[in-house]
Amino acid sequence: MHIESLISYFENHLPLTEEEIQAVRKSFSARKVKRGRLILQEGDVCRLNTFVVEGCFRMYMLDFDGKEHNLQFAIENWWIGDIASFHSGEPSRFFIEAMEPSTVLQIKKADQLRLFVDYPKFNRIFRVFTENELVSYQRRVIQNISSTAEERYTDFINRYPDFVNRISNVQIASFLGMTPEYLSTIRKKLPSS
Amino acid sequence: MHIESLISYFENHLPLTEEEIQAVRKSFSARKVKRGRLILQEGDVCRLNTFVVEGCFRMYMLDFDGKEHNLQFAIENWWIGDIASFHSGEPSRFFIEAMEPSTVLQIKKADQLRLFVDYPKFNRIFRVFTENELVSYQRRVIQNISSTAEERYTDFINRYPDFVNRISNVQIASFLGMTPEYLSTIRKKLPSS
DNA sequence: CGTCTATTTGAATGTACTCAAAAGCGGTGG
DNA sequence: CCACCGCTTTTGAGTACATTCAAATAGACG
Repeated sequence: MHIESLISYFENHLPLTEEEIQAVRKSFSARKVKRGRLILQEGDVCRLNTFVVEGCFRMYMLDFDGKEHNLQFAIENWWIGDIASFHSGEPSRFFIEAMEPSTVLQIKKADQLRLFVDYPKFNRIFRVFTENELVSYQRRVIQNISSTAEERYTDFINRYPDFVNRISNVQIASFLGMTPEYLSTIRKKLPSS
Repeated sequence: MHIESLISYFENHLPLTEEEIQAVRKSFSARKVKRGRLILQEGDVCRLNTFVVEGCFRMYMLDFDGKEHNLQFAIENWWIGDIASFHSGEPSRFFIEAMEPSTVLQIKKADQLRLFVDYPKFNRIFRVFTENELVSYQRRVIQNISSTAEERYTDFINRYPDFVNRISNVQIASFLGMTPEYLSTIRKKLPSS
């Protein structure tokens, strides 16, 4: 079952008791998502925290000109969701779209809070996740303010080689904050074409 | 005493018991920092989490060309530290400098972990802090990939009006990922000069 | 008043974007 | 098997945004 991949994911961080495992089983529910479908839309409240069992997602926003900007990708064993909306209960500014046929496990805010209260270990596990995610956003800000488009792209393909063969260059360019046309000229220049 | 400002800061988020307040008193120590002094240097492990009671700090990194890039500012009631280094124990890539004569409260990693174990409430409080910080970095990434320099600056002065009169434009430009010269031309154009 | 630093100005340059069009690349159906 | 469709990637010319470097100006402080 899909839930097993989440349990082993948790146990890579901290071993769980049988009771905690049962609590995880009860708290998450599995769901399939077709390619192209949205699991979150701008204006909706993000009521679910999502763990990707299989497939690939992107979280993006629209700017005033209607252009999309990818804030995050998520593949197997990644979490995705609008944390701001999830915790505040306010409408999200983001869309989350499946870029491949996908399977996810989702938990409601109330169930996640219950998990934290009943089993403090999860409080700690999720705190560490959030810290790690924070660090990766910090690195991205640093990159954006200190690197050229070419440096950002070469760093991306080194850091996320798994993404490169699954995600179109249009989406990668949007993630890196450049136009697809310019990404194309960068790729032409690079040796490892 | 300075610790009172930290206690009331915590209590703005969640009320504390007398026991928890005592634990906070024992866990943090106060320290004055002169203007221009570093409380963290590249290569050192960040062993302390820092709460700013009074004053102003910046956290920055040096790039290959020796240029500084500000990742974060912190004034009264903000936290500052290199989370990656603090949790991993690996050397930091950052410098943290006092831009004003400052007073801080600092806690060692071991004491913070003890606080989390002994009083789970802090686990939750710090998880929420980290989530909020994550959200603000997300917003910054979105801005960097979708906005012009002018938009980033006008958003900055609206979002952080307190910073504008305390922090030089050189430092603000570095935070926003543009040159001070270009920031100057932006400022000239803007109405509210 | 002189010194030190921060800010502004301007010219030349470079990085990245826009827009339009062409080329490549599966997949589908005739 | 080929032709056509939709989509992604590439190419190119012109332009805009932002940087570099050098120098002038303005402010703060002793």
